Amino acid sequence: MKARLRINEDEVVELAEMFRLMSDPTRLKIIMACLDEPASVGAMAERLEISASLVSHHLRLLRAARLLQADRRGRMVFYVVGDPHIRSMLTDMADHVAEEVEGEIEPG
Amino acid sequence: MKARLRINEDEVVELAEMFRLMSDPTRLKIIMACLDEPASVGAMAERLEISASLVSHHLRLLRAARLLQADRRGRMVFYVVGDPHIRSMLTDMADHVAEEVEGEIEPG
DNA sequence: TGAAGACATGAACAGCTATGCAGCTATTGG
DNA sequence: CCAATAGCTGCATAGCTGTTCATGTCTTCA
Repeated sequence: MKARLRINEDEVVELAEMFRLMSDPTRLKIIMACLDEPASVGAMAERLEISASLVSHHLRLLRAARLLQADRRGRMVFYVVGDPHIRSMLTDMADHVAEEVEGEIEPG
Repeated sequence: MKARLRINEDEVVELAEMFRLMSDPTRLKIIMACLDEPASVGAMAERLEISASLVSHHLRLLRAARLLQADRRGRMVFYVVGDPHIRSMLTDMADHVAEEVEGEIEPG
């Protein structure tokens, strides 16, 4: 099967919107932090070294787009990537970018 | 092996930049038009009903990021998605968005 | 050579967006 | 009730970006 990748206008816009949410480094870091296991707002803020306010601002968008799912536990709210498809795509792309270096390998 | 999807700062930025290029509907349409087979600038402009100038502007970014490869034939220039990984990812995501309609979740 | 076709590019502009600051709500525990 | 903790949100703003218009470059053909 070859060319069944024709998608209509609305679908392109929807897909673009998805990519847009992943197109900001800060936001992408937040998403990646919720890949493996749920992460709280405070934990992300601390780990990424940004304000909790900024994390919340981004989470608002990600929540609205159903890209992350919120789960309140006590006074903390945990976020996780809900869609398995998105999750595997991100894992895949992360690997892709990590392997793509091919020439400059930095120790770390 | 489980959580090896830790990618560093630079890689996140690079990945975000990739997504950024796919985050504009017009630009995404251009990319999708180059998925199966090379497409000329004029052909894309006509098919997408936008000016050739605008197509060129977008192609400039996509070319610079090595997301599309240019191939001049006569006075026409054909563009195609070079990276197989990106191509399959896009095909996959397009399918995902197209199928997503049937299984919609309702916020409870 | 000159003209026309196919792209590329530079400048300018309107609209968008990521971020910081301040104040807000919600939950837990006295 | 009050205080503390964790997170959310409105507003302002500096910086970015997609688009148009005009012009420039490269290629083919007469």
